[in-house]
Amino acid sequence: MAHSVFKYRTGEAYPYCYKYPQVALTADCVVFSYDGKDLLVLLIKRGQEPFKDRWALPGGFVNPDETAEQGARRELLEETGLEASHLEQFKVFSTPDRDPRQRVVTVPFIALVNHKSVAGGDDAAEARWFPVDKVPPLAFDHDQILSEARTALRRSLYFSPVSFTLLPPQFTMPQLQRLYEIILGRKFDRRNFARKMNSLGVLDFQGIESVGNDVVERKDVPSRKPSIFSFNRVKWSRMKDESDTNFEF
Amino acid sequence: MAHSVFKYRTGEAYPYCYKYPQVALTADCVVFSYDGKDLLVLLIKRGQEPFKDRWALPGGFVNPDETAEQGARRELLEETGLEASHLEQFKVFSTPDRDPRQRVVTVPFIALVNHKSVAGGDDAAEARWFPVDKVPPLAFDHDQILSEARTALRRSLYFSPVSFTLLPPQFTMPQLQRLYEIILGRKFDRRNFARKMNSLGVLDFQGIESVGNDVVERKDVPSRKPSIFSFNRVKWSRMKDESDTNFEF
DNA sequence: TTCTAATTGTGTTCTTTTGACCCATTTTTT
DNA sequence: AAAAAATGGGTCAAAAGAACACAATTAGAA
Repeated sequence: MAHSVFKYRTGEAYPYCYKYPQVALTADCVVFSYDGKDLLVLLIKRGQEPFKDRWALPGGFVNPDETAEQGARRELLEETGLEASHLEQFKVFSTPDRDPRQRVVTVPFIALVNHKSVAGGDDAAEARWFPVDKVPPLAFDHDQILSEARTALRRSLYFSPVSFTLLPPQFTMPQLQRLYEIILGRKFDRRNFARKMNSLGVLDFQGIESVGNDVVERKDVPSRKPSIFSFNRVKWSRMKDESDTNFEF
Repeated sequence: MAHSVFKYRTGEAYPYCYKYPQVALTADCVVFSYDGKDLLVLLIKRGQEPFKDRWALPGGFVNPDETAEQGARRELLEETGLEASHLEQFKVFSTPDRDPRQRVVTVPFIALVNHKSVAGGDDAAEARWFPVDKVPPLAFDHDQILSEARTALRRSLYFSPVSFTLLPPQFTMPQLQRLYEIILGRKFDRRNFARKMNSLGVLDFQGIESVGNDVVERKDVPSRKPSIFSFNRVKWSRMKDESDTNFEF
């Protein structure tokens, strides 16, 4: 066993004593966003050992009076200043020696946020967005956590269009399609994709001129201007409810 | 805070001391089986306070050298003698005061087993199968855990026919259909269901006479004998793999 | 201005899947 | 032998999915 349990030790150094062996509980966030081109994940550079100077998922210890989700929200805010509009638990990582210092069980969350730049917060020296396919080797078992988060994100997208929480208020069909393709890892026919999305009834047509949209930016390419859409939250949440009651096989 | 943290206490009574507050980690099992008629869940009667004599999910503390999954397997075996052929984590329950004694974070697993009768194990006074729709009020937050387990089971069934692990080696189409209907909470047309199941290509026709099947038993009703099927594990696992790579939207 | 390349929007056709339903077959009871 | 209960096989139309053709718009080059 790599982690340390100190028996019969007391005083200021080890003040929390229990009858049975315990574990430390952390909450990590796999924060995704989308800049209209790449699916991005937020990483922070560790300032301390172990894994000093390695990139890692933002997160930290859960306080005694917090649920894991509350801890995840708090840590995310402290370390990056971000508030997640969608937070979803997907699995627990409990391999005994995943942290070399002591036994740490972590509850990772998928957090979806609208894209904006972030500065490092109090705890972290540096925070940066990475395209999900260009992520450097991470600290601890965070590579595996990220990998499983992507699978879980896929499954979520199957049941409800969580994709919208990754998009700005206004977006184009090609952008929406690229997002689906990145998350699901496959290509769709342009026309069939648009037809299906429109038939879902959650898109509102907004015209063809973007109005203060961070993502929709005309590149200097000669091509037709795309239509701008927004999504209808009312119909969207109705869809989410139905996906929990009307199951196929 | 309901749970107790004893500072600066030492000796035999509280020998596990840490620098930061910790939590106790348990693994619970939501064990499902199917008798050909009802979806069943395994419960044990608690022999100790709190919630003495109340029914609860089998489970217990995770040892320092175990992952949560290993702990779940061990506890299940100790308490009920069962070995799960399918074990799947779905969520963590970490509300600070969910256990009145101290902070306990639990990792519940969905366990699917072939149906057989169980006797109580070492720890538990009594173990019994309950139809999922006739479960009494449970100890702790186990009602909520069971409820979320059923939702997670639905979603699993969407991605791969986990249902087969609940069935005996040989089964009939009506039995399979009933199982789907119970898990998914909706009815299917008899003929359409059979057509789709056959088209999946994971069923092998075995004839119309059952051979040593616990589940297939002719009731005393006047009706045609149903066909017997088994499932093709090779094609089934291939399907599972595909469901992770070939996503729709 | 005109032409070209890039990209988006709309429509068509064919195939597959789904949903709803009829009727024949088998088996036990009367 | 007839009736009742449950299964099996099949049809038909509607919906959904896959593949593909072509017109429209825009920026830059000729």
